Amino acid sequence: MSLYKLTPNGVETRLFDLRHTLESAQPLTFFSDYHERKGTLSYVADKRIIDTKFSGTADAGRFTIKGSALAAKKKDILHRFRLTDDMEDIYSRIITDQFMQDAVRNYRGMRLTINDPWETTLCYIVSQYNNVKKIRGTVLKIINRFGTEIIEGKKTARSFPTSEELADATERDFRECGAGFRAKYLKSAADFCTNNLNLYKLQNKGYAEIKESLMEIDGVGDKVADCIALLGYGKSEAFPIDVWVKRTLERVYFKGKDKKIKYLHKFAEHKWGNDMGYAQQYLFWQGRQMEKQNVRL
DNA sequence: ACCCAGGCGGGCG
DNA sequence: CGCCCGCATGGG
Repeated sequence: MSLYKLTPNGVETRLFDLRHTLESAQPLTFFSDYHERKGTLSYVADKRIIDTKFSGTADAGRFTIKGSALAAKKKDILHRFRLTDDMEDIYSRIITDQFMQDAVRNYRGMRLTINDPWETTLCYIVSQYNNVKKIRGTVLKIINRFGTEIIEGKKTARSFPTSEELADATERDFRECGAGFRAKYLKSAADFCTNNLNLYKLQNKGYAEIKESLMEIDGVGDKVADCIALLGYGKSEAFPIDVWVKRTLERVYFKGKDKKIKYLHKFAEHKWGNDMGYAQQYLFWQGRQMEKQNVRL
């Protein structure tokens, strides 16, 4: 069976769950127009509104797309939700134990997403020492203040402001959006990515080179660079370790003993190889949801 | 009230 | 190098 299928007005999917994918704290920004009940999702890509409805199951579903430029929109959906990935194949490699099996059972069809590199950079600078709800709020405020309005048919939306469009944004502006001490990083990142580092020229580079370039941005360290490599460039060999992933790894595999980030990186690389990015997403979400439900691991 | 959040840069030993 | 600290802010 094929991994996906293009139809005249949409895309048929296999092993894809839209809700888990959108809810699992990935960027973040097109949450604003997702209605789980109706299955509708609209988001902005390339200054166009992609207005869709998703129906069906995680095993066999379909996106139906409204409006014009269908070919480009289908292509965006395929890329953004990584529908060309062979999930059966990936699952066969990341289900290494009971915990991972449970994670995949609970969130079967959850995909990594690929987002605009600058958008991803900004989101994850905001993410440092922060929580998901507030990250989302801050990013949405930045979009509302600095994004350009887009109208397509009856729909209106705001595009994510480019680094150039943020040239006049001040540290104070970012603070007013709730960025706190990260405001100075956002200011300098917008400047740096406009004048010194073209994020879009990194798209065909390898993981190591991308990460090294990203870490030249003030406010982007090891973890944030991994997030951008994974969710902005689709580099599945990135393995961002945040507090949730660290805790979960330590509890599941090391009896709760404290381990260094570097050690955990090597552990993950050895265990999940080039699929470690996917393993990370399932670890992150399963660990976080279980802790929220107060389940002892 | 207190603690924590998809960490980072800087300073110190 | 590795370790430790402060950091804005809002929600539990």
